[in-house]
Amino acid sequence: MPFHPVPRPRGPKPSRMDASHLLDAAQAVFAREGIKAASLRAIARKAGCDPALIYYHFASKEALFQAVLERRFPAVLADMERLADPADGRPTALRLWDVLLIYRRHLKDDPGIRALIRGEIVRGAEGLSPLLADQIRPLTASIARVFAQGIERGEVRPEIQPMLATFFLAKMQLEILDVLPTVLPVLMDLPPEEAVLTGMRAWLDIFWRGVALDPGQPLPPLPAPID
Amino acid sequence: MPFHPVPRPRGPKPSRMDASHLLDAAQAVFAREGIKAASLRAIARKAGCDPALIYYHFASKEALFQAVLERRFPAVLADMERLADPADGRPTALRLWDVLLIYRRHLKDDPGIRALIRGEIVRGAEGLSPLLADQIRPLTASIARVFAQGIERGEVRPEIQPMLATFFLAKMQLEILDVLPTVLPVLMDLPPEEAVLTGMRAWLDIFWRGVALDPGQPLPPLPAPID
DNA sequence: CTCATTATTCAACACCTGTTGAATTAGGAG
DNA sequence: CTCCTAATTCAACAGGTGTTGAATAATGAG
Repeated sequence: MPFHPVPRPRGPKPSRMDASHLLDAAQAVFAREGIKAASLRAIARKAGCDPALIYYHFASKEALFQAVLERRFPAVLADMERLADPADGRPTALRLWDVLLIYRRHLKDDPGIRALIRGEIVRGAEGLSPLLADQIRPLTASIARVFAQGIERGEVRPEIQPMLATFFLAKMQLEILDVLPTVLPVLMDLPPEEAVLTGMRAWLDIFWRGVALDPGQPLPPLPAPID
Repeated sequence: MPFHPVPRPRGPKPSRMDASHLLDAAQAVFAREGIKAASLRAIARKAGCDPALIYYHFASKEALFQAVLERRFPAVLADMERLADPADGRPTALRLWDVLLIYRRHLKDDPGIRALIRGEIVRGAEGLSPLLADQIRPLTASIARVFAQGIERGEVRPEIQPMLATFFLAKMQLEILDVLPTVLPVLMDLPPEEAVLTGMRAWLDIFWRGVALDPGQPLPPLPAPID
């Protein structure tokens, strides 16, 4: 005998399923599964609605994903552009530490977006590649400006290429956020919640020495994050 | 009217489809698509046989993938272990350059395996995680030994943690292989085939300074790859 | 020559995917 | 109270997925 699930009532619910609620669910599932593996049915289940409702608010799965991105990126970019202000007279090493902290603050709990920034963009997901590129470009440009200013101020080796240095600094931070919490506790015995910060300090210690004009100078004390 | 494709003859072919031929095809498709997106039908199409044949040689898609890995890893590991031989008296900077070259030689043309080593292991692909971990562990251990030997020889700062340094060095090399060929030609104008080597040199230049006991000393000349 | 084994294909299964059109209902406007 | 519109669900489509059991042909052994 066929199984007849009780039909849920149609029409608007008392608690509106507005777009932002769908975006929350979508973000969570995209984060856990990655863009391709995340299914609309899983997202709908998480949001507590029917898959078809997603098509009422968004044109397609891809549009939904773009909306998730567009909600997330501006905050990161704003922080990064504030940091790149040439009026910021702090030592370059401290400003680079801030770059790491900004990434941490915004991306710590969202592996989905990290995976995207990381490379899921390159292959697959062709359609939204340009959109994402447009969002990432000003972000990396800001960081590169910090390096350029560091060279002008005589703190960074002049032969350093700002764009390449940005690539190294930021890419590694993404890897630190992604991998160290699961790997570092195994390698050294360390509580997982300290792994990321330990890794970040070790990373900047090496990177700054590699990039600084006077590597003998010790790193200034790096403040802990305030969040 | 229904389309009747001409039935291919059954039974063994004159040119045997042995397991290694299937592995070649599988490797190519896994490389291009990633493990989840690669379909058995696509692999079969590439190999020029029916999907069902794969199940004659391998128990499942996952077993097929494991077989691809098992065929590939030993060569990388052998190279890396030879490099970590304590009898190797070359300067540590040169040996680290060799680490990058070994990765390049083996993984340059296989984004699939890179994605795996990189992180596809952590989430997803649960089943083969332990197997893969067993293959990766001795690999990173070898690199860590080079750092430890460098410390003993007074070339590397004693406060460097070999495991963390290994993580930084190797992870970044994977990113360089993955991303720079498409990104660097856009950022700086550079022929794509030079992107990887340019990135590798810039990376070791920064990394070695960050890790060396005497960072004033310039890098020894880094030989070009011989392949 | 005969026969068993091995390598291969076919056709189907059950399930999952993104997407759509029609049916329904709740809430607000008049 | 009535009607319209906005929000929601249902049922289905066409296509893709991993997998399997049976049918078939080539090969090699006796």
